[in-house]
Amino acid sequence: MKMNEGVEWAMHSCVNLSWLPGEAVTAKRLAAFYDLPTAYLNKQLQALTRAGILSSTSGPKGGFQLARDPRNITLLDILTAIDGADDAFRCTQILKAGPGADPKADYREVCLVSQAMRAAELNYRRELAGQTIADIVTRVEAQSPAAPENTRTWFANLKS
Amino acid sequence: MKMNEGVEWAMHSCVNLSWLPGEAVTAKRLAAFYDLPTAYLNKQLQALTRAGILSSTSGPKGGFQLARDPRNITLLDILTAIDGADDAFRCTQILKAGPGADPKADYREVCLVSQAMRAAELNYRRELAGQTIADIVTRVEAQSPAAPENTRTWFANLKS
DNA sequence: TGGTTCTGGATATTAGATGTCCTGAATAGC
DNA sequence: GCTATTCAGGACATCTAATATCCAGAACCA
Ligand code: SF4
Ligand code: SF4
Repeated sequence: MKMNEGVEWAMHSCVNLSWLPGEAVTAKRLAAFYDLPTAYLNKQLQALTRAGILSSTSGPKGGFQLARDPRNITLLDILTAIDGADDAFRCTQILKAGPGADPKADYREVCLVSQAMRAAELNYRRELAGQTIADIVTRVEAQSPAAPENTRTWFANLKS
Repeated sequence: MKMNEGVEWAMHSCVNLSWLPGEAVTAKRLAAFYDLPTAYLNKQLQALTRAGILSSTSGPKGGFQLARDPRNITLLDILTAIDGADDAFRCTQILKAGPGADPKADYREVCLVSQAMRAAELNYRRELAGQTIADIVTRVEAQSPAAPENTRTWFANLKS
């Protein structure tokens, strides 16, 4: 049960972008911040854009920025944009291969193992849906008040 | 974010074994029930055995059976036995590659993104820890009272 | 003793995650 | 218009982990 690494990159990139409002930041600069492979991070940023979390502009002076208020971007939004909406527990409906199976039944609904696992996972997603980028940012600033300014100057001083 | 398929096999096998108490069931028979690859299912059963969930006996008349009361086997027990105890969200501590990093800090504790993700996952595991095989069995029997007897006769009639 | 079954390591196969590259379209500045 | 920059996205290459098979050894029963 492993999650795409890009989820973590995406969350941190969103936090950083929240400290650079209205400014288009290129994928190269975002990647440089954590020393990530540019082209690959770019793919994750594209996914965030398709999901309406970021907005992008081409050309010189182009780049990515948050498409909406950080209070309106949940951790679940980012997770599903990068990692998809599929459940970790895959009900392969093996009961259909078993004896006494009813081919017409949807065992995802009927089977109680499936129900238990899906309920737990639904809860997990609900919890992530209750956490926004703004919440994270607020807590980061409470913990290290210099973080926003440090990030801004770091991006300002980055050349090339 | 995908979970090992064996988790599902293991859970269903435990349910079936709870209807065959005191009886050693071979991996081949358990696999036949859902038409699963015998050797591979056997590996999952071995893992359950190492985790103390099943007990195994070699030789003719050998096989697997539940090692303890189904009320004392949680879904989390099975998940960790098959899929390991690692979190889905892997904190690769990318902050260490970032500016202003403190190499001595454990960012899994400090970082608030990591905290949020791990808290949600902890909740997920706690929920699974609150569900036992006995709970599932009880609900299955309430839904289809014939299930235990059907399973028993199926295993009894299975030849080879 | 012989046949059955679990144990665990070695190995093969496949799918998916990770990473790179290249072409094309959009855009800003000249 | 021309050029340089950047995103968009498809095509690939690589690497890792899940899935699956096989076999030699140990345990066990009759
Ligand atoms: S979890 Fe339930 S529905 Fe899914 S395959 Fe297993 S028995 Fe069928
Ligand atoms: S989640 Fe937090 S601790 Fe983990 S790598 Fe990202 S910043 Fe570091």
